[in-house]
Amino acid sequence: MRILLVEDEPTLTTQLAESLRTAGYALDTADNGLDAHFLGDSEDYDAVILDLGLPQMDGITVLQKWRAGGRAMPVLILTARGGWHEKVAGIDAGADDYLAKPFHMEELLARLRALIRRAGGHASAELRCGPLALDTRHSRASVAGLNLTLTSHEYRVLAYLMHHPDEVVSRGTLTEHIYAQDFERDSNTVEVFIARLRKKLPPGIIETVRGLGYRITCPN
Amino acid sequence: MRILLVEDEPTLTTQLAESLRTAGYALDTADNGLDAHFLGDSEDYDAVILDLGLPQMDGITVLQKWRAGGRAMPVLILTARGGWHEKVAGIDAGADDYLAKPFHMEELLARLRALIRRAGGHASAELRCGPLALDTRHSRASVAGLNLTLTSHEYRVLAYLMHHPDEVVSRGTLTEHIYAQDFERDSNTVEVFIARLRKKLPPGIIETVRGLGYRITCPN
DNA sequence: CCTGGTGTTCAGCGTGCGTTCAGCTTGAAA
DNA sequence: TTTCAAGCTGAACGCACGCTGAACACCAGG
Repeated sequence: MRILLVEDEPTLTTQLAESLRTAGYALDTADNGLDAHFLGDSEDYDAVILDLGLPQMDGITVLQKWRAGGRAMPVLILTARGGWHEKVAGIDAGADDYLAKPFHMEELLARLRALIRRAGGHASAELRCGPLALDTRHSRASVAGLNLTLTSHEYRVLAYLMHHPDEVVSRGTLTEHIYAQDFERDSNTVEVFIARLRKKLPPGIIETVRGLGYRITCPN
Repeated sequence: MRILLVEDEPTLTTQLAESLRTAGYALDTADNGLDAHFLGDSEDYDAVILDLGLPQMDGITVLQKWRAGGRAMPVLILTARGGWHEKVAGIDAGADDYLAKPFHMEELLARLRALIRRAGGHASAELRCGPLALDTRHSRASVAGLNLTLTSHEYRVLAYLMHHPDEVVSRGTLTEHIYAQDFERDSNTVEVFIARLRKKLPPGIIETVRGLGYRITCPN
């Protein structure tokens, strides 16, 4: 899952970035409104964390521009404590959730997970696909109840696929959502992860659609 | 489905071409107004993507000439952002849809699908024909609810037939719409695809009209 | 310093898919 | 019925795509 963090205060940014990266997200950052607007408009994020007080362009404005341009990714707004009108403005501008500063990292992570889940139309924190289950809360996958031991990137690939069931996901899309901005092409790492995943999963769960990508199909 | 892309900016052209081809379209390209006019006038496209700022002949003019000559294929115009008068001019000239640059590939693909669908008089993204259903969004076919596994070209043949139900489609027309410009005659590939499709479909869906071509008949 | 675990690269292999072809079947016309 | 053209289909082939085992690089912890 790839996330954009928009925050201008450096110390908070580094803290958040640290936590988000160790939580397994591919993270891009922006510290001003213009960069934020550009990134959110041109890249494909699974969620955005947006502070409101930004140099060069206000957070609300950035969000409005995204929405006006048809960008629909979930956006979580960071507001000052008791910033009552900010919340209202944020909701009007198309925010999906907000969190008052200061906050606990745990809560931010939980809300993020929920946002990403709901964006895919999933209600529960646990995604299922036949015998395969994905516990997004603890970043664990299990087959028929028993836990798998996946490496960080194996989990990311599987998670993205399970968030988009019955959908062909191209290798390009996968790399985009697994790595941050500086991802490289001309590499078959995704194929390797798929191969390693297939060894740990029941056969036939991840199917290859030749020339297009991979698909996980759920018998629901 | 065969598409004509008219765009003079090389980098954008290659990007678009790449995406359109992997999306399964047979693609021809033109980078100036004259070629565009000639191709659109002499070949049979299921849709055209038309940029307006072109060398040698303006996009609007090209479109007007096509329409004046009775060509009715759906045309999607690419306009500059906020090009308000361009939109109006485009509509007057007979455009079916327009998209402001910069745009997201996903949106272009969605609009294209919609155009092709509507050109055949179909309202929904899912075409049905008895027990047979075609999900144009995910490029998938199913019989009585369960998915078929079709190869890329098998799907293209079936898709074209289902977009033209109760209509006899000649082998020539099929090859034209399945392959790009450089298609070859003296080949029975279409027959082979038809044969392979018939093995995967309920019997009797694709009927042969001797000397003319194939027809898919729907009990609607 | 070493060691175990993870991500990346690469080369060789297997195979799916498009194409071709040859032989067979079907249908129409005389 | 015979004859011929049109269409069907099983088999084979070659290429390119994807798979995979193994080596290498990198980092963290001991």
